[in-house]
Amino acid sequence: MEKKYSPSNLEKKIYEKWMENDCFSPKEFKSNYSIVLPPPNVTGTLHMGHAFQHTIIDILIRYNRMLGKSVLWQPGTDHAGIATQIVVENNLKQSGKTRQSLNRDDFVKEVWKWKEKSGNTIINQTKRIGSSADWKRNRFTMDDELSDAVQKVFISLYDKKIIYRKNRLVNWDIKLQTAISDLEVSNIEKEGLLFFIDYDVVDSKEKITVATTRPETLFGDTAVCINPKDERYMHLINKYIQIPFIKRKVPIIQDESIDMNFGTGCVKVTPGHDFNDYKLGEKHKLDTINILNKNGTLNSEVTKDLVDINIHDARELVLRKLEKENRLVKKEKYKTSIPVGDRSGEIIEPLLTDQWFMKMDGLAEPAIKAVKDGHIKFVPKNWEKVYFNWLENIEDWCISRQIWWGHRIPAWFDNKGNIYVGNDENQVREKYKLDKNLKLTQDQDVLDTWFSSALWPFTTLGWPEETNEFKNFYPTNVLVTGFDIIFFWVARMVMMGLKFTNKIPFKTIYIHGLVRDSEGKKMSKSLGNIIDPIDIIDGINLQDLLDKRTSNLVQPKLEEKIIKKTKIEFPDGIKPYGADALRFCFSALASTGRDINFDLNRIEGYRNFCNKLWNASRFVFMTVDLKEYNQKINYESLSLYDKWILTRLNDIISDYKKHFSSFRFDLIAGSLYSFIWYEYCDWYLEIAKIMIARGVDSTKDTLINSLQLILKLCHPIIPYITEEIWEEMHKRNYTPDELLINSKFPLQQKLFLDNAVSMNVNTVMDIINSIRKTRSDLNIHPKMEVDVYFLSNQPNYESIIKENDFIIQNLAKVNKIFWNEKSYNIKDCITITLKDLKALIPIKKIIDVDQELSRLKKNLSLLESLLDKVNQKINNKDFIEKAPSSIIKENLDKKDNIQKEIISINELMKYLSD
RNA sequence: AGGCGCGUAGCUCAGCUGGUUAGAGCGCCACCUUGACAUGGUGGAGGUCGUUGGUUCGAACCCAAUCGUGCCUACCA
Repeated sequence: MEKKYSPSNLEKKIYEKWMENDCFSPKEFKSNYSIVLPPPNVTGTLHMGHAFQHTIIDILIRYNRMLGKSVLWQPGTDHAGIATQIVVENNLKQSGKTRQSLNRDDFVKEVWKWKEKSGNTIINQTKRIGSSADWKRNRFTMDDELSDAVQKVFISLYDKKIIYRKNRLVNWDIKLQTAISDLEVSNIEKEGLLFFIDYDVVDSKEKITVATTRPETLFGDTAVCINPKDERYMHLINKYIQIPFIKRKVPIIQDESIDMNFGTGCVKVTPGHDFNDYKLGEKHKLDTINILNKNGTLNSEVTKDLVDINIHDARELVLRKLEKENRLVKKEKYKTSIPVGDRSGEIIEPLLTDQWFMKMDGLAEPAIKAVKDGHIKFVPKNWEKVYFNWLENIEDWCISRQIWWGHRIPAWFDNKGNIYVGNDENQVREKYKLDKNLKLTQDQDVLDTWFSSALWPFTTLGWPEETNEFKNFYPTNVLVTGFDIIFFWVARMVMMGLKFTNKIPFKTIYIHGLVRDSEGKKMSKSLGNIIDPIDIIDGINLQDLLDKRTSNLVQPKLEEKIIKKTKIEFPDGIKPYGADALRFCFSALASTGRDINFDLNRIEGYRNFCNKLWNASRFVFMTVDLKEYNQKINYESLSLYDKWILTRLNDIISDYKKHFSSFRFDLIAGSLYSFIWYEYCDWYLEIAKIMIARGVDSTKDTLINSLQLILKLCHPIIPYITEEIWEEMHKRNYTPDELLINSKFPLQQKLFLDNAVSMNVNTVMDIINSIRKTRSDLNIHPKMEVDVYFLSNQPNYESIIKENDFIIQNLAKVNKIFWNEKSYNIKDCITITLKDLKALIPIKKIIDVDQELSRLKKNLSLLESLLDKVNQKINNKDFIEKAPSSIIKENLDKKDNIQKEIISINELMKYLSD
């Protein structure tokens, strides 16, 4: 083994070794375990969230592989329709081209080129993190097989009338010129104005005032609505009003949904440009008038002076016109929320268009049931509430998009607008028995990207073919994903899975938190706080980091701020920490359902941990000679400390399994960290040095044996370093297993169940600790040895101390140990009490009696306050009556021990004061 | 408006089913370049667990209220 732990060299080498040995592909089908990767978008590179998610998945995968299961991690990427199209369009812009300047075919070719590049980057990044995915089975949502499956699903749902085409109000993104689903719209709260506008009542001199935030849509009004109970307007029932400027006559209607207390209690109804009004229009059979072109300008339904004006500019113009006619009664400040497209960032307009929809209620019901009946479990459980809430109020899904990149909708139209759905034109003609001369054109639209994602768990496994993988690995075991896509993806996968495979797509949904920056802010390009996981693995200098964070900024004015902040947070750039440290850090931070504030300081601690493990292994290999490992350990003949470390390892294995079943990777990481550092390294290895020096050869066996167990336990979290150390293990013939990744996870052994072992070891440790503390309190130089006089009438102390005197001497720097000998001068001694054991340390200079007294006094008062607490409990009648006996006993023991120690101290203080 | 979280050491977070002298990492202080490791060792300082009330023999943990904070969904003429 190399003397220095340097992750960058060994990680690349080890990954290649796994690939060469084909370690990631399942070799058979028995006790199958599978996870499908949530396919990253081919929009560029992976971020910390991906790295976190991939780490969690890989931990699960590696653990289950080591349990001896046939394991498949199915990887792949998503074409991410709109998102990818935007990226490629932006790239074209750099060379002065636009999507429209190419034709559709050429543009799609450009996107495929980009997909190759981005897809490869993503795969390579995923590999660097250590992901043991089956790369031979890598899939892309637009692969031929997956596209065929998408078509099959579309056609089948169309034939069942679950998919339908309709002219309906949808969210229209003016910038992207496409419909989007309601999930892709965010509402942003903004300070706005509420306008009060007078409309003329027909055949009357009366006016009626409506309140609106969108005066510019008045050209699309097809009614004015009041509450039927509103007495102010009773006399206007069955009358009409006239829309300003265009003088169209529209009815005054009544509906209970109108809030009499808001505004004037009188609402303009614009079914063509407002979702609520659309519903109201359907209910009252109103006309729907569209006043908007698809590019966001007004059409010929408005007054001539406003035609072709952008709708946002039109508001001011309409208000001015209204003012001129004295119709603008007043303006009020009003907080309103504005719909904004997630991808474009532009204001979304409700627009009447022809779109494809999927009818959702029938699909949602079984998806709700699958979770209610416990076939699918959410971890943590509370996310199921979010899931239910959405599914129970689900609306039909607009699945068509007016973009070029994606799965083209398999529908053809004739010139009368009839719809024919099928695999291709020929098949359609056959299916619908169409005349040869009937001209057909295929729908230009593509499907929403989430349509194909919804099929991902089974299409990647070969569905609709009955492949071995589909038969054996579906349903998958766990879906690991973020809460932000429960609606977009998780719920839809459940619905489609149940519909097409009659099975749930996964048994458990593990929802993880979002990775944020160290201040809890979301990592985003525009905030300039993104950290590339690869930069944590390989390191990056400050200049490169600054360049990365400030290139291609949407708002270049933020550059200065980003540079300043980055310089403060990373004055020297980022050091290379290696993938293992990053993974350990993620694991330690993966407490359920909580967002992660990623702090580089923390990762440093875990890199140090890797270094610790590295050096501990080096020590073990340096200590044990090549042929000294006896694989058949005779447990009974082991020393106390060998027994102890194996007992502790057994405990750790049992915790480990428990925590795995509840997905508490943080607890696993924590328990490994503290065990390896504070028990294995700080105590066991130090003791092993002493044992071996005394010729206890069986300790060598335990050194190797315990290190092997440790490596196995650590491997799922830190696969690289453990595999590298294992290489040495195998080289030395200490194990028949060539690769750790394929080795079997340790079983709990039923050894040493008597707790005498750990009790004795704990006593020795307590003794050593208190001597060390006292030495430190008195500033005794670490190298200076002292004598210790132990005094006690407890025979078990005698045997423990006498049997382990060499350990105490060595680890507490003690010269001579005396048992119940009184050849000391109390005035020269510093005293330690431990239950009913006293330890006296004579020090060379005469001690300062007052100082020693005050030291003891301090100790005493601490003990007395503890005793008070315990006494309060024990003297409480209710406590004795109601508390469980084990707790009572615990407290009684505690009282006993404290009292013994107090007595010892009092005795000493008495001696000293005399 | 409704829902879900969060508030514990200077910072980032654990604390599992109510019983601990409330823990970890980083940072801080003192001593130590001891043969695995200074990316280290030994010892230490640092907390009225947001606030108030309640339940309980016993509350960081359960309940209620409240303050602060974050997110999600819906509505908004």
